[in-house]
Amino acid sequence: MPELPEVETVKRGLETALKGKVIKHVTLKRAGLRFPFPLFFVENLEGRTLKTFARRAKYILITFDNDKILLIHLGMSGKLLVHAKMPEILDKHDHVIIECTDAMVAIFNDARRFGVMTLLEKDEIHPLLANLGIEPFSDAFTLKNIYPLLQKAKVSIKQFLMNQKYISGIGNIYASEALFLSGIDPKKETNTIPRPKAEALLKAIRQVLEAAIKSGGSTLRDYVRSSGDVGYFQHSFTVYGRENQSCIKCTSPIRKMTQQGRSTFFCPICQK
DNA sequence: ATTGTCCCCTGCCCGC
DNA sequence: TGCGGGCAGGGGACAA
Repeated sequence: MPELPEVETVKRGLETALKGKVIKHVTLKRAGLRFPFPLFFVENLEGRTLKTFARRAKYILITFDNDKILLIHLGMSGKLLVHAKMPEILDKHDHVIIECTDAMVAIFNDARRFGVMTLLEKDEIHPLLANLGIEPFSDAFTLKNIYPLLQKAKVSIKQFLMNQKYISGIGNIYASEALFLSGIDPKKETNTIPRPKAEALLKAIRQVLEAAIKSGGSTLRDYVRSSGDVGYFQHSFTVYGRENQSCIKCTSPIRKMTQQGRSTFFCPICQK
């Protein structure tokens, strides 16, 4: 699923629904997701008040009244749905059930189990968070900071955008979209991108991510918001999933290629 | 220290 | 209809 806009949307939904609630009971339906759940995971969650909700890259961090932090990653197919009360029937991929004292229930569902749920201590630098790059909506997201990274990295710009250690939160969809918006060939080596193009790229990244958040993210198959509603930014895609359809700028056919095992969509005329 | 390949897992869609 | 292959919003673990 989920790139920055989807994770941000889920985070906001959880915050609205669960902030200040108290966890009454946690049920694990299996021993782990991508990693095993930590020791005493359930014991550490039960009785806690959910205080603050944050997002870093594609991770959601929920801090409790004892300062421990629940770290969540949705992987490819993870969903976190909030229900007013416990559903009658559970799905076979409902792995973690978090019941609050007011009967509200949050359920983590993840068919592919690439997701992560673990607990951090206050101020702990977890390995998963240790090497994350610049947040697209932070003050550090400037040409001054990012241009040197482009000059140093010896990879294609698509690969650069996908690598979370440079800029965090962009995945396969929004990488293609931002490169189209800024007119950059996804294969272009980062150190050959002129400053004005790099500047246009940064602007395009913020623009597309912001627009996607406003649309509640993009739903291709698995992704839903915590309310169960789908996102609708997929209707605004300019290139992603539009192979052989006509470019919105020049009408020539959009192409699809594979880079590092992932699909890239682009317009060979508009992106140089 | 980087960079490429493989792998984790399930579901869905396509072609035969 | 059934089955095999390929592909899917991610990213860690290796090998070179």
